[in-house]
Amino acid sequence: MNSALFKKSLQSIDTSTLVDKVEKKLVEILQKKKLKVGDSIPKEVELAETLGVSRTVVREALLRLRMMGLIESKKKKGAVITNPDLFGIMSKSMNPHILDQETLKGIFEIRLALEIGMADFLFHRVTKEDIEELKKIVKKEPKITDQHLFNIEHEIAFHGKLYEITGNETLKKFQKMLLPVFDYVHHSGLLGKEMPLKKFVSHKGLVDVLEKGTPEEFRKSMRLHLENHFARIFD
Amino acid sequence: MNSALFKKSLQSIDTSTLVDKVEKKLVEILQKKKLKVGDSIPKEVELAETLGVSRTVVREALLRLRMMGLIESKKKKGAVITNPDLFGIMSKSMNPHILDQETLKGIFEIRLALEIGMADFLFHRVTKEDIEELKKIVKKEPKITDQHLFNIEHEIAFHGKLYEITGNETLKKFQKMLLPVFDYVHHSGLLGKEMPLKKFVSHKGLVDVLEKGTPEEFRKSMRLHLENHFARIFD
DNA sequence: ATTAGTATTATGTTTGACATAATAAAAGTA
DNA sequence: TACTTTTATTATGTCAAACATAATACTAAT
Repeated sequence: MNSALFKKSLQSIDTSTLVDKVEKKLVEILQKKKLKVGDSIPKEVELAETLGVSRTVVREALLRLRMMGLIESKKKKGAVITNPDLFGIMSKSMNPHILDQETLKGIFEIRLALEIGMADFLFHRVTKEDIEELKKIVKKEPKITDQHLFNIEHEIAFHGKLYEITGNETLKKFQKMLLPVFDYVHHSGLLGKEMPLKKFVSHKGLVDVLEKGTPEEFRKSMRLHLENHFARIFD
Repeated sequence: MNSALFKKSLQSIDTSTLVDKVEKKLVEILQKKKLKVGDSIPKEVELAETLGVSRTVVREALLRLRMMGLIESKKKKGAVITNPDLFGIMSKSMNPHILDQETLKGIFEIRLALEIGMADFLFHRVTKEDIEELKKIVKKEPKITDQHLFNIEHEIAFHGKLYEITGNETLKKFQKMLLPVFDYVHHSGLLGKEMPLKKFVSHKGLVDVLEKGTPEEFRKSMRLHLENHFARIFD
């Protein structure tokens, strides 16, 4: 056996910890048994006995499942299966002060891509009431003359409503999680200086397109609306 | 004080567990001290003493930080700060068999939106070499006559390369995480029957646009390219 | 029958001990 | 001296047993 092959076989030794194995096992069981939300799983001591490990190890493994949003533990009741909240978990580490610059920029860009790309879902699911609400939101916004400063509240109100219209709960949660990061990146010096904002397409313009236009036109308008952000990224 | 108000004030009692508090505290410390990647944090026993809790509690809190990708613990060396991997945790619960249907569909849609919306990043960062590689990938694909069945491998190769071109590592990781879900949703019965695929815009067409066209044209082409998926969602 | 009190139970927390692996220090050898 | 081998140290990984606490189930009293 040559050296490289030998090394390769060495790499494959099981370096995982006991907790790792128990965690894996538990997830497998959850999948296999096709447990429904609300079903409860065995108590910690039972699991420990069954799996032949200490309660400590089981507890750590369960802790992980809980972090993944797979279970929820209540005193006396034990742990019960829950619908994993993908972004609940993630939002914990979605902390602008902890993430590195590249990741922050990446997230900023993802938001831009999503808002342009979600046009079809908007058009397919928007209702008359949605349009009315959007118009109301726009009406509340300050006049164009004041628009030189980026008003985060109105931005959130308007764009948040758009996400809502998509009817995609996951997407909505995703954007909610991304919001603080987006805000942070926008105001921090990460993207160079904040330029004087030009209004290429206003919120009102977007509503008009959503009401009377096509997804394709909306993508174009949204792209222009976001031009200020793109300019900061690309220049 | 009326009943509702009373109830509200009751909700605000601290129901968090000890581990919760320690975790929060640790994250705060990490932020405040502005520790760089590679810096090591105090040992478990020291933390336990300092914070006035048992080592077990500290361990569970550290376990969470580790899951968030904030630290990495090595024997003897103690725990060291790492670049948090946003999707590390998430990808663990990104299991098609565990997520509920609505979330799965939501993820499917998010991918579609991203691929349409990322046009600008593609155009701004694409190189001649990228184009060449894309052409090579396309060349390897089976002839149009065989295209009636959705070839997942070629799809991944092509679209994966696109994500790579965006130069957005976070986005790339995100799509990598979404991939198995996308595949699952596509083949499961979640979206109704798989229709006979029509080729509106081929991969080759997309490459042409990316080489000679504009972001706007690319969005249009990509939207058409994904028409089969959209049709399944909307019909 | 409803309420108040009690017992039970499973998780939360503490303590203390030993195992193990990575590193540092010491000892040995050329 | 330079290099390898052995030994000691150290911090995490694992185990065990006990008590605290909160939610539930049970029982008794009015």
